[in-house]
Amino acid sequence: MANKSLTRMTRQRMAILNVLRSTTSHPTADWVYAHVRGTLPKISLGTVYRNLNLLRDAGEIQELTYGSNFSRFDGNPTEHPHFHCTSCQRVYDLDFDAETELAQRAEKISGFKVERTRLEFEGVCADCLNSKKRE
Amino acid sequence: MANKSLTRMTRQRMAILNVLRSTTSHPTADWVYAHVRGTLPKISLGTVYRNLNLLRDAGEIQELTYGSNFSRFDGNPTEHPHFHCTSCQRVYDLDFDAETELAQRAEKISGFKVERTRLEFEGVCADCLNSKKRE
DNA sequence: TTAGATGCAAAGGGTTTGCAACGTC
DNA sequence: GACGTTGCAAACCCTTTGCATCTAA
Repeated sequence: MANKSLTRMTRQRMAILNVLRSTTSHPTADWVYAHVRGTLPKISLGTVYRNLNLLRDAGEIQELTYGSNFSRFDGNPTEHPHFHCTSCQRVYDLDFDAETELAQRAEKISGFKVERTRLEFEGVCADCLNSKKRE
Repeated sequence: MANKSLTRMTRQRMAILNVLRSTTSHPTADWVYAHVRGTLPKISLGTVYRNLNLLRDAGEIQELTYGSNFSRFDGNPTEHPHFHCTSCQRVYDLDFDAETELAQRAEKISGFKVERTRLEFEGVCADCLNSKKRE
């Protein structure tokens, strides 16, 4: 899981990790910033962002985005799984239906009302797998 | 699926929809803008954004983002489903494991290498369901 | 000692919005 | 004719980055 290792453990990094470990609220960077300032009033937003990215790269935390912070659009409005290639950045449609069953399972477990199910895969597509072989 | 209806069908809206319907590349707003300019050179980026949002709200297309265009972070780096409440915006962890099986299924179908699986639900959480009842 | 981290502030980049003119129904 | 839509440009807002200073190992 850990892809890159963190060489130094600074007070700032520790504080950010502590804040994240002590909540299940899936906070934004700004929320983390606000809360870390409780113990480190002089920390900067830039430091928060840098550490969030480093911690994510190290596999210590996960970032909830769809690959990037900008949108992609799909002309097909029906639910279907997507595959996002981390090498060429293409997004593929996958042709299998799991959403209905997953939604039912989620509703049963949580008691919530599911209105939309999203299944996304990340990895390397066939094209990129092949070009890596040739290298 | 269609929540809001589109009252007027302008040339711009039609062109944007055509571009989206004629590709499976899951383009960005900017890509759509560039391609629509082939037929409507004077269209503005603002119009593209406005129409993408309207078409999404009408259920004609879907937007691939994680609810918003900014990140949320999870102190738990292991794969697990999330539930995003569209009413209170909270993000919940869901406690069931489907990712491993789904990843295998996706690999079998696509021939791609899956490195990460993401399962996200959108809907209304128990708290919000209850407060709606009381209204 | 020194490579990596921080604070600060400015820059970046995708997205939204105010407004007057325009076009669809 | 009325009201939604467009073009344009400025504003927004989250995130990144340059630089001098500091600090963990």
